[in-house]
Amino acid sequence: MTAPPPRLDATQLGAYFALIEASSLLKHAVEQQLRDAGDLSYVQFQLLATLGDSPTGSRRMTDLADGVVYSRSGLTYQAQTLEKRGLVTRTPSADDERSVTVTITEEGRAVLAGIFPGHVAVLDDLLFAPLSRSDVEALADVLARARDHMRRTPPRSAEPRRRKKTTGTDQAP
Amino acid sequence: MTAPPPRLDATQLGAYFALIEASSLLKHAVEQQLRDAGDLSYVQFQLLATLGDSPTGSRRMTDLADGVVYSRSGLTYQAQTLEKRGLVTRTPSADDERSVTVTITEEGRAVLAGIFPGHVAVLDDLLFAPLSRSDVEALADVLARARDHMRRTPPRSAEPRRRKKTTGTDQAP
DNA sequence: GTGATGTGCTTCGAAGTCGAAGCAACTGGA
DNA sequence: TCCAGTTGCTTCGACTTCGAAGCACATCAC
Repeated sequence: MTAPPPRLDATQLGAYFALIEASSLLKHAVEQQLRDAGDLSYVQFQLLATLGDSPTGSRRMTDLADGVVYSRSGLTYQAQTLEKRGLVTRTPSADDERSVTVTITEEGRAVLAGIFPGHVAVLDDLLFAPLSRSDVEALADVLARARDHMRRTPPRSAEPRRRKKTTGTDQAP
Repeated sequence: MTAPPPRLDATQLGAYFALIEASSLLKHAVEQQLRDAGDLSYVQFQLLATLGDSPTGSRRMTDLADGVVYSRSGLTYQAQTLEKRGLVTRTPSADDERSVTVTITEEGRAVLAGIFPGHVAVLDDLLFAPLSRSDVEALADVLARARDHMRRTPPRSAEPRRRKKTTGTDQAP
């Protein structure tokens, strides 16, 4: 009953904590700015930005949810909110009746454009100010690899729709 | 006033998105493990871990909230929850009657110990697997600097109630 | 076709989260 | 001492978030 072997050394632990803390701090700061500048929550901004980034300005609900790492039901809620405000439209897909296509409106783009400068300013002040060019490059490189790995390794949504049971943590008779 | 020049290049944008995405994905995965292993939310785990890390096993509410980047009211709620489960105790401070000292209990430490191995395993699999030793070192270094900078730079909410008149831009030490 | 199963989205209920307001204790200057 | 301003925490109300359950369409094997 001695301590189990923790396979993390001090550097790893430091990286982990720094990652969580830095992203939390940054997110809070950005959230504040978004609230002030365009009365958007962070998720809403992410959604608009994702849509704005798309060539067509639209995405399917599910893809949007995956993109911003968000629950489907939560996305339904936010999409409704954004639709009420006229920043996106939701239309049934042509090829698949079940599917809903979300599209950013002109007004949505306008809000996005209005927010963006301040958004960038916050990032500059808080995230990039103390970092050199090569710091940023290293950060982008390492985190992109980590992200891609995590995307590839379905941690939680291995089975989005819980199958009855396939593995035997507890085995049925 | 035409569009102000966005001062972010592609690399910076990539670093920003990768940071948000990676931390989101990681947090979700960890959340899942915490739920399964010890029925704790991420915040609750952070709180216990912070307390467990303290030499005395205790902290003031406010310091705790600052440590995990959390609202005070939210902390009150979580502290009550943890107290009900017997994982922490809350006692008025000796020197300041307003202040509440939160202390981790033996049971709290036990829960923490039970969770830790699985927690580490998730980190290994998802975050560290695709990264080299020097990657992790770079990550820890860069993010630690960013975090420290953000901690030092009160974003925009520096004064929730404080009415300081220090002209938002004074940097002169 | 037809039924079984999978997929896309929404609804529902419960829990978590935040900011503002409020209470009580501390502080410093007159 | 007194009192106004500050600080530490909690309460309150409104909103957000999630997972599970549910509905409707799609797809596949036969």
